Parts: sequence; C-alpha cells; structure tokens
Amino acid sequence: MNPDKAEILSNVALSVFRLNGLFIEWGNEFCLPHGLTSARWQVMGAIALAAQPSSVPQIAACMGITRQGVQKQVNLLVEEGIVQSRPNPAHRRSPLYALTRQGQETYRILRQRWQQHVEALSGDFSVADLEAAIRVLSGLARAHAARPETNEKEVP
Amino acid sequence: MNPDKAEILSNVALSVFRLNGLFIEWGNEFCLPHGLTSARWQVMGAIALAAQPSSVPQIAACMGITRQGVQKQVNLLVEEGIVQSRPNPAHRRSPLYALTRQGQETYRILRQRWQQHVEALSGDFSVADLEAAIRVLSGLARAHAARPETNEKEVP
DNA sequence: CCGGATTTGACAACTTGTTTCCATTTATGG
DNA sequence: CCATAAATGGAAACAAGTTGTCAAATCCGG
Repeated sequence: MNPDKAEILSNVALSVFRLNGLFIEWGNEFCLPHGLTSARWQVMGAIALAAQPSSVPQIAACMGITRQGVQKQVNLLVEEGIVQSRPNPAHRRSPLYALTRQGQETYRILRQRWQQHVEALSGDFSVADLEAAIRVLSGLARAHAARPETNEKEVP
Repeated sequence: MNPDKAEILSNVALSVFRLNGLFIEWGNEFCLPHGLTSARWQVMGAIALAAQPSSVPQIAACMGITRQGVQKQVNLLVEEGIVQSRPNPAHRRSPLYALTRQGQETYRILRQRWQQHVEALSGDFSVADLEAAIRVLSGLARAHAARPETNEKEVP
C-alpha cells in the first residue's frame, strides 16, 4: 500500500503524459461547435484573462510557450473574427490583441460550459486530495522549471 | 484557503499542460547523451517493459497513442541499433520488436539515472500527497477516457 | 475453400509547437 | 545624435503526433 515514493512519482509522470493527451482530445471536441481547437481556446483564454490588450510576446510569456507558437494561433483567431488587433502606441510593428464582440460571446459560453463540466467533475474528489495534487504538480513544475542554468549568455 | 473545488480542478488542468511541456523538455536533455529523445525513450520503455517482444500495434495500445506514431519512433530506434525486429510467426508483415544488447545497456543506465532523479525529488513530497495526486490524476483520466460514446459504428 | 471484413505497414497531409534565420523596429549608451 | 544591442514579426525547417488512403496479410463466416 506504500510501494515507494519514487515509484509513485514515476506514475505521476506517466499520468501527466496520458492526461495531457486526453485533455487535448477532449478539448478539441468541447470547442468544435464553436469553431475552435484546444490550442486556440487556450490562447483565447490568455487574451481574455489579460487585464489589458496584450502583444504576442506578452501572451507567450504568460502561457509558457514560444512567441512563434502563439503568433500562429493568434493569426488564425484574427482570421476567424474571435480576436482583434489594435495599434500598439509603444511599438509600431507589434500590435495589441483583444477579443472582438463575437469573441467575448464565444468565450462567455465556453467558460460557462467549462464551469459546468468541472463542477460535475469536482464531486469525484475531496478538497484535501485536490489541494495535495496541486502541491505535487506545482512542486514538480518548480523542480523541472526551465532554469537558465548555464545560459548566462556566452561572453564573446 | 478553500476557494472552490471547481477552481482547483481548473488549476490542475493547467498544471498538467504546463508539466507535460516541462517534462518533455527535461527528458530531451536527460536522454541527449544517449542519442535519444523523450518520445523515443518512452517507446523504448514500453518495449523494455513488455513481457515478450511486441508488435507495433501492441506497443501503441499500451502507450495510448496511434500505431503510426509508434511506428515512426520504432523505425528510428531500429536505425540507431537500440531495437531489433524479429520475424513474427503469427504475422508475416508485422514483426516483433525487442531491445538489442546495446538497447538493454542504454535502458539500464537510463533507468538508473531516472531512479536517482525521482529519489532526489521524492524528498519534497509526502506519501499522502503523492497518493492523493495519483487519485486525482487517475480519476480525471478515467473521466476523460476516450469513450466510444456514440461511435457504435454507423450501420450502413 | 472462398470472399469480405479486419489488421497492418507505408506513405502523405495536417496540426501544434520549437528552433533558426532574416529584416525591421525599438531601446540604450556613448 | 548615432551606433549597436534587443525585441519583434515572418518564413522555413524540424519534431511529434493525428488522420486518411492504399495495398498486402490475416481472419472469419458461409
């Protein structure tokens, strides 16, 4: 019943891989009726949650992925009328992005549906277990965080 | 201190996404000295842990990804001399795969280094938290498991 | 034994994300 | 003010995985 902390940790890692795949797949079906995908939903969420309209590099930093990856999804979101660019007074080439009216409406509906889903799900777990899970996942993320390490920038 | 189970669950989902990316990145660096990547390491592990030499579709089913994805990595592992194909008495076109001598040696070293890593890491967590994390992650995986749903195969 | 369904590998296109390179814009220090 | 460094978008190549198609091999029901 207590096989070894190290072995449980290995299982946590495998669970994270499996769950990541399941979440993306589930999210694609969840967003399909709104013409979105998991990736675009995540970028949309980052834009929606930002206090002010944000530039692509700001969104990328907040999401923990590269700016080029975000740029692709943002360009698609603009094409679909979900997101709108506006001039950046501080940078001519780097516009700010915010949701359009349609984007706000789509986001509102998705957030509502998501809220219903997690509430239905949350009955399966205790608060103590959920908080413990957060502790473990956060601790693992901190331990594996991309540390600049010896990236001090090679002195030329 | 207890904001809402639903909100903690949302944070668990975001943590899974973030951790998946961090794990893959970390694994790539971890395997680099042995000429492997995270993806190939995972496939190699599935082959190593199988009781008997396995076919590509068997490995894929056990890993929860598509056979085509596994096939790509297996072909690369064969090229690198990590994995070896042998005739499948039950299927002429679908060979069985097992580790080569070199593959067994590489696997042994990687497993040893991984073991050291998780043991060092495991000091940061309590057994209770780790088991709670497993309960939550397993429960979420079960709830989102790709269920055939209405895929009963359209009657033609 | 035969014929159709299923499995399987090969191949190609697509999605998501990363890395790399280049050109332009912005920032900074003398 | 100007030269150089940093930030930024665009494009291309790559990695990993998915889906789809095709042909060969296997399986199964009659």
